[in-house]
Amino acid sequence: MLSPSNIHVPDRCRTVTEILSRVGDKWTVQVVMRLGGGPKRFNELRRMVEGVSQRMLTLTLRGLERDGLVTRTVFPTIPPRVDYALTGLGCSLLKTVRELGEWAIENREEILEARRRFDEGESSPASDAA
Amino acid sequence: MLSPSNIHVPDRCRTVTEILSRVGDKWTVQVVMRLGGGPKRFNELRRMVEGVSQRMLTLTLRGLERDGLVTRTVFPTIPPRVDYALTGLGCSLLKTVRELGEWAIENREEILEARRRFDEGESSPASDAA
DNA sequence: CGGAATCCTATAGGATACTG
DNA sequence: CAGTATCCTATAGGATTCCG
Repeated sequence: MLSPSNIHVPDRCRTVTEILSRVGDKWTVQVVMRLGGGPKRFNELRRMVEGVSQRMLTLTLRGLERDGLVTRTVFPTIPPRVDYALTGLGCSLLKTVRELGEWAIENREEILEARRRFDEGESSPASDAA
Repeated sequence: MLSPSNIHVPDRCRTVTEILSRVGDKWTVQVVMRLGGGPKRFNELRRMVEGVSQRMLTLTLRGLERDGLVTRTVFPTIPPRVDYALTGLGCSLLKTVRELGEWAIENREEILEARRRFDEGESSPASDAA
C-alpha cells in the first residue's frame, strides 16, 4: 500500500518530521517507556522519570493523550487518583521507539569514539597538515 | 548480549535520550534521509531540505559528522566543493529512522483524528456531563 | 494527589552580512 | 560555493506558588 520509502513525498516528510518532533522532545520517549511497564499514576511517573518537572510531565502527558497514545483515567476519590496508560497506538509507538533505543545502545560506543576523535581534530587542526 | 529492553538501566536511558535528542532535532532526520539517496553537496542539500537555514544546515551536518554519521569531503577546487555522505553508521541510523517514519505514516490519520476529538472535547467540556 | 498559573532563563533557530 | 559571525526572537522548559 505504501510506496517505497526512498521516494520523496513532501506530505510524508512533514508527517514524519511532525511526529518525530513529538517523539524527540525531552520527555515523551521516557514517559512512553515507563508506561510500557503498565499504567502509572502521575506522581509515580514523576518519580520514575527523574528530572522531569511537574509542569513538563503534565504537558508531555497532555500531548500524548491528545495524540491518542495514552489514556487518562480519573478516579474521583480523595485524594484524587489519575492513571495513565498506553493505548494500542501508544504500544506500537513504544515498540518502534524501543528499536531506535536498541540502535542507540548498540552504537553508543562507536558514536562516543567518533565524537572524541572529532573533538581532538578540532582542537589541533594543524597536526595532520604537517 | 543485551539484556531485555524492559528492564530499567539508568545509563541506557541516558544514552537513548541523548541520541534521540539528536535525532529529534528539527533537521537531522531530514538531512539523513536526503543523504540516503547518495552523497550530496552543501547547497544541494540546502535546496532539498527546504526550509532549513544555511546556519542550521551547517550545524546539523557538523553534529552528524561529529557523531560519525556522515563524512565531509572537501574538494579544494574553485569554487570549492564539499560532499556529504552517510557512513555505515549513518546508514544503519537511516534504516531505523525510516521505520519510525513508516510508523508515523501508517498512523498519521489515527493520530490526527485523536487530536481532533481531543480538541473538540476541550472546547466544550460540559457536553458529556449532561 | 494532581494539577494550573505565573515567572524567568536558556537555548534553538531564523535573517542578514561578510569571507576565502 | 560553502561556509563563519553576529544579532535577534521565539520557544522550551525549570522553579515556585496556588488550588480542588
